[in-house]
Amino acid sequence: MFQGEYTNNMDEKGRVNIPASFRDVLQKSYNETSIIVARDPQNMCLRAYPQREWRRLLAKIGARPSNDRIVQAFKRTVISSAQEYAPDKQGRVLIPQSLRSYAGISKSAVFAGSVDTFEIWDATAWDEQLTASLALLQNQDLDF
Amino acid sequence: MFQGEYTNNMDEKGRVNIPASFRDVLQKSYNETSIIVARDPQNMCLRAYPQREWRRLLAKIGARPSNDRIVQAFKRTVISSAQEYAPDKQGRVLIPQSLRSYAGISKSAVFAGSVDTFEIWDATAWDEQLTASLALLQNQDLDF
DNA sequence: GCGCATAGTGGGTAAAGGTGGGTAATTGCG
DNA sequence: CGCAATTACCCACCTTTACCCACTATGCGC
Repeated sequence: MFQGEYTNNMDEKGRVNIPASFRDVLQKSYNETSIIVARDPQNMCLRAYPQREWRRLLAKIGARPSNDRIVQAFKRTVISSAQEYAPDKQGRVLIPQSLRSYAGISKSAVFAGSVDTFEIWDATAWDEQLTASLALLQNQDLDF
Repeated sequence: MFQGEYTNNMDEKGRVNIPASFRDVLQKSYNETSIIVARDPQNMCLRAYPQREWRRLLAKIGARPSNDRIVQAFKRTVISSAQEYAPDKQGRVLIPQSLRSYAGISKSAVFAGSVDTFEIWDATAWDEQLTASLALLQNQDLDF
């Protein structure tokens, strides 16, 4: 499973290195090499899926009535942006301009494991959302 | 079980020695050698879990609705930061920069046993929270 | 008090992970 | 159909991490 947090730099060509440990998980747990990258509709970040997980998501969508407004919106934002990327020999992928600007990634990118997918954030956006999340949890009664 | 308080120094490479007694507990009570280290969302410290305890935590999270805001925040802060570390031959682990800065650990680190997990604090932060905790207990009616 | 065992610290070296950049192939557009 | 811009692929470098060895400090038993 994808876990841990890594920071890698995007170069001038728009390439970023996928953390080696994530590539390992992809290889060993899924026996795949390429990933599907799409917008995350609820956060200003991108989400990367192994093919198997992506298919599971598609199946879930497919099970819903296709005239549902939420489903339509989801298709428009997420499905439309999704694309498969194969890392190059150095383990990097080229993130297209549209996705880059959606997530606001300029240079420093954070990869955050999220069990069966992982998120890609701009470093400063990540920090902000991290402090926000921490503040939310601060006064909570967590029983776990 | 993990108990007691130990202070060890982090070297320039970011490595700290896990107290031998904690490694013993890990070995004898859990039959494991590596630990999962993650942020503690409610304190400015890190928390180390034996795999078994970590799995228990994941199961608890998994049992909750995944669209719950608290659960999401928890995943972001804790799960994303979690990583497994195997101590080297000397019993040390390398704490990554992001976790180090979260806990504010510069040099001196305090390891505090907490039954089935243990906490890792910056020494001065530990002192502060210790006095705060003592002050809190001062006027309480403790029946234990 | 001395010596041994164990815990903790410092540092060198080889491998792996990550970064920068050049050139060939491809795409898209006039 | 040709040119410019983008993308794919490859090579080489640098930084970080993993692994190993040796040393120091501390505590315990004799």
